[in-house]
Amino acid sequence: MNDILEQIKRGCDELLVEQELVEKLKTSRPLRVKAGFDPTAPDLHLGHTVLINKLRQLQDMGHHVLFLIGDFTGMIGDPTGKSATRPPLTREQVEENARTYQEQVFKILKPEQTEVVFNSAWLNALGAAGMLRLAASHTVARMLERDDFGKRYRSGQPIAIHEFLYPLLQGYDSVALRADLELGGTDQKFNLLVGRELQKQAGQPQQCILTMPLLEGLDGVNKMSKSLGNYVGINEAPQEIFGKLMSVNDDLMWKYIELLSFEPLAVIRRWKADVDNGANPRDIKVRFAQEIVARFHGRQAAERALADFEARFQRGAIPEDLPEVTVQAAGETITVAHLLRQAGLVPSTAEAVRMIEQGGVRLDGQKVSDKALQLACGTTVVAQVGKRRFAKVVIS
RNA sequence: GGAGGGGUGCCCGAGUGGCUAAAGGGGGCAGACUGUAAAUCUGUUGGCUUGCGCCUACGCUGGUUCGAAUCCAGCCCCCUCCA
Repeated sequence: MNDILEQIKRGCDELLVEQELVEKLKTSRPLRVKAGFDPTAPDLHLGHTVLINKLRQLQDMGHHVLFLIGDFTGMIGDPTGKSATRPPLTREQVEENARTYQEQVFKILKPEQTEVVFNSAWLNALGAAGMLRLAASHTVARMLERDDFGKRYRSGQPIAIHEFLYPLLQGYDSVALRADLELGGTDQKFNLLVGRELQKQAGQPQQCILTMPLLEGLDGVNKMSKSLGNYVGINEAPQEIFGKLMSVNDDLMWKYIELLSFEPLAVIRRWKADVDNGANPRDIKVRFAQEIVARFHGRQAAERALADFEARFQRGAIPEDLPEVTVQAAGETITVAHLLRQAGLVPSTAEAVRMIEQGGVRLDGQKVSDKALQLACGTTVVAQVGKRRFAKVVIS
């Protein structure tokens, strides 16, 4: 039992209430493990996988995962104070998103032990009267205990009434599902606790709560999120994943390893000791980046990503499989700036000109310093902007 | 319902008639240095044309003016206090 508990707790931030979970585990029936996901961004990244890996681990212990897609709560959007209320998605969009979710999430979870559920199923049925009952279950003072509500209130930021409903609805999901255990990021703690509270009021056994640390994004500051662009998507190309992980700084690297690697803790400790004794952290990073690439794309892809990386950045070679694009010249020739623009390597010609002025543009490996340079129709060049943007461009 | 404060570029924030495509900071991007690290330094950061040129932009809509982010009117939104 202790061993199982230790495994469950590995990497987690907090387990509430430990003793209750032990009791549940003792019954040796499969536990109903709930985890909720937003319906909007079905582009899973490594940040999501921290939680999903934990779900998988629980499946390996025989438990049942309730993969909840918050199609109803998505109309509110978890109140972060940043995002405005989201427009409701159509039934088709929700289903499409759900499909995309499953495609990705079943790279990690076992389908036969996963039940995908939508909270609109019971929240639509709740009705206005049910909503009122829910709203009556908590006080404003209690809501303001939630960190971001409290902060916003104190600093004079707007809070709309319906945002208060979000935690209540999420909590009610736990009642509807009779969840034994709910997983979430540390930022979800308040919402998860509301679930416990509502289950108690409904006369149900209360769910336990397991919070996982939030994975920081590549910037090392904010949590990993698609909208901030600081993420590593699990569907990205092997070279992209590899490259992004290699660009992570040394401090952040250890956090990534702790939260994402499946290596035994003893191995990770040894790596740290090696670095303390003068080993190059880069080499650890390579191993880690390969582990992650291999997880989603296989061992071979990981080998190729490394080879590609070394060729490209240590020897300055141009990558093998360039995207090929065709651009249309207005006359006999086309300027470099327009070429880059049309090839999609820069968002505007003004940006292209800037890149040229700053020495960030190469054609066939040669740095371009003349922004008026013209290229003739019928030729093909390998264009490069910065270190990472390449394309093989055909001028017609 | 009353009184007061506010809405500026990706974010924060200065600017109260022309010198403002809009200070400063953050973030982003590019270059140097490296381990594609980090830190640091330099440059850059609306678009179109890229020589000067034009267009769009300071909540929205009108107005005053040779000229408005800046003044006026109406509207919308947010915050604080009172009720």
